[in-house]
Amino acid sequence: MPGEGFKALADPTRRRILELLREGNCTAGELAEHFDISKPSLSHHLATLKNAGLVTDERHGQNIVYSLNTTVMQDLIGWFMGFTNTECDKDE
Amino acid sequence: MPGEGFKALADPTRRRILELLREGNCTAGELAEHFDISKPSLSHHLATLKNAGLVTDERHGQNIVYSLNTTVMQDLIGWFMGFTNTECDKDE
DNA sequence: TAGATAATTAGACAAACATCTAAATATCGA
DNA sequence: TCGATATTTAGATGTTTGTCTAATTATCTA
Repeated sequence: MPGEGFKALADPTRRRILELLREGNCTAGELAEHFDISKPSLSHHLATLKNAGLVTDERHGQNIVYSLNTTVMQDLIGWFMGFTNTECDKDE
Repeated sequence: MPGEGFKALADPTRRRILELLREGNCTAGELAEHFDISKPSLSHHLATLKNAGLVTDERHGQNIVYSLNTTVMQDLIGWFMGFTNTECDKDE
């Protein structure tokens, strides 16, 4: 089920967006200042992240504020954790 | 720098390969038995994983044995860990 | 209500991707 | 060395992806 999440993480721009959101919530415009791509392109990336459940959005007047959804992030981390203790069945 | 790794993780077949490899090393042929795609397609996925550093390969006679490279896996986990303790600067 | 600002949706396009079949390479066993 | 087996490489093809510009929607303010 976390397939959309992994796909969303495949793009460097989207990973950077998540890193920026980790510091605090941002409007679409504030996020746009950090990238050299057009606003529609950034909006498309945000829609991808939202579709994957990695971010949520909420309108505040003219702005739309984006926030990290750490719950879905935890799910992805959970997948990775299955790979951390594999020292019991290596045969080479 | 872990960009190739994230891209490699975006495909469900490749994630499944990693999960199989977590149980133990496998030859390309053994891995192929678990999928409905052609062997050349699987070989391509293995090459992608190898290029990302997520697996290593070693020829044993006619077979090529694939193994997880947990080091690179750890690097990816490291990126995720930066998102686990974000409870100090949320403003909503 | 009209104009300005913030952001998204629509539509187009080139590059990247996953897949296939056919051909090539490498190794083993008789 | 010859044939069989294991796997990859080459080349082609349809789909998905990231990007753009132009147009649209939503909100605020005067």
